[in-house]
Amino acid sequence: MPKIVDIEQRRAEIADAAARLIARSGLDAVTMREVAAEAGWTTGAVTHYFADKRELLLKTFQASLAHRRSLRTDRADATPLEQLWASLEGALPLDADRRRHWMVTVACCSQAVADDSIADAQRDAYREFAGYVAELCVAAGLASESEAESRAGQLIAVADGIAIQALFDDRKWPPARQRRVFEDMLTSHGVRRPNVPPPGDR
Amino acid sequence: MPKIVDIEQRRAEIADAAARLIARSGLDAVTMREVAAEAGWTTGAVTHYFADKRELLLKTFQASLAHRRSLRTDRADATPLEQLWASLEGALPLDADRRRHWMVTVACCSQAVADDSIADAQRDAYREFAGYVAELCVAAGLASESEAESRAGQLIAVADGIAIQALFDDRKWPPARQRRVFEDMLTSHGVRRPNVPPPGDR
Amino acid sequence: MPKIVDIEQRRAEIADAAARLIARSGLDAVTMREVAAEAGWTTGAVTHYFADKRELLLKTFQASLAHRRSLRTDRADATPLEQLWASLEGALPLDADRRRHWMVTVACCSQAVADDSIADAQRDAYREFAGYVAELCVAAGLASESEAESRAGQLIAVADGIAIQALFDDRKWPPARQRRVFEDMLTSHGVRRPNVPPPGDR
Amino acid sequence: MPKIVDIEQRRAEIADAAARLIARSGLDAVTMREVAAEAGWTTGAVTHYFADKRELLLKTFQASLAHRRSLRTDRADATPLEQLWASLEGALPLDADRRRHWMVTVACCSQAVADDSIADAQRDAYREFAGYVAELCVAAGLASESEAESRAGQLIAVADGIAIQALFDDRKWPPARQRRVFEDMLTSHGVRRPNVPPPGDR
DNA sequence: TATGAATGAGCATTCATTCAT
DNA sequence: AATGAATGAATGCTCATTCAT
Repeated sequence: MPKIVDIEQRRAEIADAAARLIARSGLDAVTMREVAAEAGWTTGAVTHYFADKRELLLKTFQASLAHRRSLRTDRADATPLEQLWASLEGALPLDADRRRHWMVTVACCSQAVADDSIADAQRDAYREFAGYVAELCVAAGLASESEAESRAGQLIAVADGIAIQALFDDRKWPPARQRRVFEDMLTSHGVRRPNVPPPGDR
Repeated sequence: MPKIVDIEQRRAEIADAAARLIARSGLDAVTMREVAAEAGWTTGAVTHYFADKRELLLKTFQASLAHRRSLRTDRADATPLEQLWASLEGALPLDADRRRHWMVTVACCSQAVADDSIADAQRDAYREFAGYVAELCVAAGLASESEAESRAGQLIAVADGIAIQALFDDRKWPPARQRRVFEDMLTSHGVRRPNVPPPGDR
Repeated sequence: MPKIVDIEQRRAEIADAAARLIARSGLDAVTMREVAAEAGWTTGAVTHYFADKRELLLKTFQASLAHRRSLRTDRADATPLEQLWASLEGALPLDADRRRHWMVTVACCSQAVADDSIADAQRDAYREFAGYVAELCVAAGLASESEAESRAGQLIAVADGIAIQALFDDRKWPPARQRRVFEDMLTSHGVRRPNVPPPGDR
Repeated sequence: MPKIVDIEQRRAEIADAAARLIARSGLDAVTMREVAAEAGWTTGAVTHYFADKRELLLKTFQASLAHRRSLRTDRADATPLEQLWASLEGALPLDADRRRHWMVTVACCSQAVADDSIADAQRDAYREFAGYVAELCVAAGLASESEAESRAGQLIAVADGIAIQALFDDRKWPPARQRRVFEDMLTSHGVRRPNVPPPGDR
């Protein structure tokens, strides 16, 4: 009997190597050879787990989005306000890991125009996040059902707006400034910080 | 007498063709051949005006940034508040032209990690914009000198946050929603819409 | 007790799958993977029974030649003339099976230039057939010993010449026309059809 | 102004290199790199003149067929019988050139199953030849209009049948034997050799 | 100035082959 | 006996770049 391999885990390893490459050297540097080398395999192994580069890129993006989502799901025991705050603040590129996955998101945004499945993944992830934030807004008493979607759009805009600037100019936007501006803006929008420690910078 | 050619204008034409290509088909589709075809020239002509592809991409990005800046400088006779509002709202991807140049900005963001001159251009343009907004905040009486930079960061975050969401999911973010959310958020931040018509959608 | 496998039968099965593939999709389509899939095995099984692809191809060709030969050996009780006629007419691509093995023969002809063992198999099979036909010519009283080889070359040329045209343009050369032209030509060469039914089209 | 190149001639040169390669080393040896090396160019040059390998192969085959046809058209001043004899005898692999182009024909036959345009070219060339031979049969008084097609099929079968055996076993089928058997068979079919020298062996 | 022929490195991908299980 | 994971060389092809004209 042949060696049994956890295919999904192998795919995840390779996709993670691709994500590191995107963040470190840009989308152009993501060649099958480079991904293989980064993952510690040969090109043949990469093509063994992915039919083609397009599939690898899609998986890389999906895994990155899934990773960003997983950062919020582990706070299920918190209050709605705490979850809301943590989700939004956690969307900022506060550490190397978050920054890396923001880079993947942005790189794929410019790829989305040429690949419908990437565009779909991008849009679906955003809608899922918007729906999640909207629900929390209602649960936290910050918005009625009818206002929730609009409210979610605003709060996500705050996080994304800070994130984009931090990606463009990380010197001017260290984590501390990101957090301070985030808190100021949320306060302006009538959301007060709950009494829990912020997510660590890891 | 040799034919006189306006070198800078030729470069601008080619860079504009490249920008259209980025927005329409993604960064990968930007090959020298494709750019030449889009601009109505041959590859030889493109290499005649640009030493290499890197220089073409840099020029494309710089031209795109310059274009975005030019959208605000033609309102020199307006009040500071009017200029502020127009500059920020004008940063939204409200029409095809603005959307195209946002796509270039995002594409180059993911390229910046591999090319320092692009990273520099990106950062410089953002700092210039932030400084411009900060000045207007002071002139409009919205912030003291010391608060201005912080204030600018917040207002730009609003515009960029809306823009990013509109880029990810244009169906959910038609121009009307972008404007409405923009106005709501600026109001929350203590900035009231001046009595002038917004920039046209062109 | 280990499972007992008839190695030769397994090799024959795999070679037959390869022959089907050659006839259906061309020599290029014959990859180890495809052959394995066609035979209902995995690539590992194929390499288990054949040292390498070259050996597989050689076996495929040899099996195809052996199959063509077997079509004539089952008429040992017929008269020499009947055997002669049946052997030559049976060499025509009158049905799917014969057509398939003609395709293998032709494909291997173009491979023979790169592989001596295939060239040898090709030549040996032809010489064996020519010798067989020559013997029957003598036995049927159509030629003296000294004329036999020349006569065999002529009669085989008739069959092969029709076959080649039928392979190139099967629409214009349905089985009925092949048979009619074959009979006309053999008559011109002084060979009259024996009173037995021709081989079925299967 | 750039260097002006005769594109069709360049394509013909490259196709001829491919034909030599097919005849010398088989279809598998025909890689873009090998063709380029054989033609004295680089791979880039080959892809400059052919969109892809399929197009190169098709052109190679078409050029080979055109070459075989050109061998008969230069006898327009001969009698119909002379033309007929020369065309058929000229179809035999009597010299290196004819043998090479027979190899191309056979190689492409096995490729035809995977490529419709090659199958079409093959079939069209054969029908054209058959039509040409049929016309000459009528002109030479060897057949009535209604018998002509059938007669052409027979005479071509003679040539092709000898050719196939000569390709399979060139040792046993030197040019002299090919010619002798050809003449014997044509005589049996009621066609007598005209009083002209046969085509040279070149 | 502008062309497009030509280059050759680099890419994604295919594939025969090996081998631990 | 049979599997399928893994290899890495080779392939078709793309592309930025060079350069003679």
